[in-house]
Amino acid sequence: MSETRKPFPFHEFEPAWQARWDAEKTFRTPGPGDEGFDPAKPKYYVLDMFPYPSGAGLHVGHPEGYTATDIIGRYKRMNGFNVLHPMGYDSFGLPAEQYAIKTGQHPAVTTAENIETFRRQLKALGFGYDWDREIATTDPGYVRWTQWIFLQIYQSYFCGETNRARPVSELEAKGWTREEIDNVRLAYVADTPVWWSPDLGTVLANEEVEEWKAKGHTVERRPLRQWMLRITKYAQRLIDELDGLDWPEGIKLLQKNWIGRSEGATVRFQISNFESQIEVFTTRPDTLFGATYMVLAPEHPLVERITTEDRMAEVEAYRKTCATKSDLDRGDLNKDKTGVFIGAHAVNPVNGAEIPIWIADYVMMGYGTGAIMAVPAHDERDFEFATKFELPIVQVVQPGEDVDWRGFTDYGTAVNSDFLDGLPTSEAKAKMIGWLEANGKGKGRIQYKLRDWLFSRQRYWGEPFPIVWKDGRHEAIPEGELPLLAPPLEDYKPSGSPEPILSKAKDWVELPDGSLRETNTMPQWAGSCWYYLRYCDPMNEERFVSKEAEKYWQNVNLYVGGTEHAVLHLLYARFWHKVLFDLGHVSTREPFQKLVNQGLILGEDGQKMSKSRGNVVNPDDVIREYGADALRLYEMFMGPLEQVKPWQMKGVEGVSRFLARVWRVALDEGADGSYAISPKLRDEPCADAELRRVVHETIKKVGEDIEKLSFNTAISQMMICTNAFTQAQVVPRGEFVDFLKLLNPFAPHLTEEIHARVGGEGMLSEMAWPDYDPAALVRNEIEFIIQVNGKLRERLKLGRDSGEEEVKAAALASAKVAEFIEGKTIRKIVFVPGKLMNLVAN
RNA sequence: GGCGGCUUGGCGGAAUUGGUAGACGCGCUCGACUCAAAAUCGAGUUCUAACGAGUGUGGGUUCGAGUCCCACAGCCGCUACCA
Repeated sequence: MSETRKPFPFHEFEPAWQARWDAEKTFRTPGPGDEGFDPAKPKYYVLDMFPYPSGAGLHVGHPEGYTATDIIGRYKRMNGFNVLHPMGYDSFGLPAEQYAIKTGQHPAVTTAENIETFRRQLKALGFGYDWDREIATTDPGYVRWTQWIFLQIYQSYFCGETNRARPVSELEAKGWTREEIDNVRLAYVADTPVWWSPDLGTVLANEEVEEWKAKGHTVERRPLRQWMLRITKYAQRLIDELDGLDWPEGIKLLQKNWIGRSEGATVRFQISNFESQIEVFTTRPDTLFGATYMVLAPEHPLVERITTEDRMAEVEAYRKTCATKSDLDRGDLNKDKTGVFIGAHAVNPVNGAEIPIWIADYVMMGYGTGAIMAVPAHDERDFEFATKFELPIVQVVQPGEDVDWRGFTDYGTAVNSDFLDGLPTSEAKAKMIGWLEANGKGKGRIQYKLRDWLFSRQRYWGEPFPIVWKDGRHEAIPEGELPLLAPPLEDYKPSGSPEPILSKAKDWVELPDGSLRETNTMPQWAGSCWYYLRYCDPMNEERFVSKEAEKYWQNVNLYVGGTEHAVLHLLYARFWHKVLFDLGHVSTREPFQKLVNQGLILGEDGQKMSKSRGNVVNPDDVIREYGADALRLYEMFMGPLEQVKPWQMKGVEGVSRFLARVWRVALDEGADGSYAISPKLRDEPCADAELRRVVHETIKKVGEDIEKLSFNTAISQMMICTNAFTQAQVVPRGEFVDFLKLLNPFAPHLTEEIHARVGGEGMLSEMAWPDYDPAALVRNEIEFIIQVNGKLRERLKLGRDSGEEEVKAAALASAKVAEFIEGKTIRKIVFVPGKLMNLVAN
């Protein structure tokens, strides 16, 4: 293959500029206490979701968000902001370890290699990061503070009265026992049914299960002793405090749905012939009179105790089937409802009716109380179940006219419900809750879907817990011992048993005083929960971030990343941030003020990029062929940042041609391949009013569009401007250099190179953003649109200040207009000054 | 099933408060340059021979609707028996 000739020598100047930015630390950002810090400057913190350094290197999705933030960062810098725009690596985690096992190398080695690759690729794109702030979550200096934050969480509890986290030392002072305190810590140990993956050798958080199953790993339910974080205490605040954030509504909604708040009541049903009661949660206490049976989750602890002798065999058999079923089978919607009667009965507290108790796998142990009252008349699932097993269906809600009450689940009017009869549903609910509370049969309750966060993993490549076990109790290690690093291990492969990998390192686990180290490790989310804080002060050895740096930089003004983190990373990070806020370690309630999700880039075939489809575009190839500026510009020109859009190699060629046109405005190629300054480029004021108008319109639009993150339209305006320069006889230097400044955030290498070649001094990226002259935008003649009955019939060039009478006279004088109003009477005239006139005639 | 997003030429996409639909780019056509081609520069390009029609479909509001309202359809994403 012959080397294609480059239309401009990007392959020479791009690496040269990158080297210069590196050497001169052009994008170094001084913070409080640093040399060169100017506290008078406004700050702007623009953040990318840092990459997980996979073995595959960057894909084209990374530069999409990264270019967008780079443009914003450079633009804000030119507008006088002190811009924090850092980059780092989310380098712990399961995928890194899987990759290491696959390649037979230690994860520390592969991670270092992968980071090296990512760094090289990021630098080849010319991003204006402050590389002095680069961090990796695996750095011991970073691990130390991740563990320190964990200890803050561990040493705290959630105070219901003040609705915030407080140190447990306050409880100690109040005389709480060790045991009582352990029961309220925000980080606690619990034996709980968890998602265990034998082939990954670890448990997974609820949120992660789907992802790994999709990758072909098996996941099963299993009770294990695990570390949990009490995120549920923050459920309400995690919902409420979304309000002040400038996030896409869709993402807020996703978080709210994930947290899943529902209002209702708990109701206690007495079990006939037993002391025990069954507590259920319902969002429809108004339908209590319609409860004709009860259902317990198959795993419900009461089942063993209350099942009657004659039903025992069948119940046991059913429970066994449920236990072996993966939740995939269980979640299969097309499946029939199944369940068995356990022989026991309960008493409906509101009418004394004896109703049968069943178990069925459509009731989940993990939500509410793991038991329901079934109201088949007004719940789809109960209706289906009752129909199948021929259980009674009693109407208690009356829908509007012509609607069948069977299976009617909306709000209506209470019927067959004694003291609720005639009340609309919302009032009936309130009245029933009042009745339950007055009679001690239940109370109003708010229930969340959100579970506590399963925080421990059994794998090697993660932060060890800074915890030791003494006499069967957990205890924090002294802060001075941080970071606590994992011991070097030859064999870190999963064994298939739930025993954590670190337990193999006996010397590390067993301490001289007989205590044992915790052998679980933290999940990958731990590092990404606070990296945006560490960037503010990455070298600090005294604190996770200095008070001054935190105060100056927080919170993040703009955070750009993919939607895949809508409920995981973004929820966890908010939770940690709130704990740190409550404890006085950070000054803002929320970490990310504005969030933008970049849209997925699809392959050329309109399908998701994947190796198996063979439609993956490698950014390295694009840079080699067209240059980094062309890649950056293309990704911004494809369409709106937030939209899903397909890749088109022809489109890259298009923007590459545009960049070549910009180059040729200023530089002529000689016969020998060298470049000389174009004679069209003159050091004189702009005499061409039209050219000047286009330039100033471009200054205005590009600035406004960057603020709106509408990069594709900014680029199209710069194309218009370039076409005007190309066609002009004389290109005034002042206007051209202003144009280069506008293009600089998008195509930093090319613009700096042109500027230097035409003798410009200094770097464009360190200059001020140009202002536009409003006077230059004014046109003297405007094309007025003349409509007849709303349809365009004529265009008339008239003075820009033409009034209604003037335009009307001109319109009536037009032959085209006359044709359409002939024989008609003008009933009305709509006039939009400077724009159009509509003649309404019939 | 639920929730969210999307639907504009051959393609990616533009269109302030409702006011010229199709900016800009790709592709294509023609011309200039060239022995020729590429590259480049210039002209054209929604459909239709034309009258006209036209922003997924059907209705509505309005002097005027891609934009607002109602109903429906299709595609994509997330979620899934949450009581």
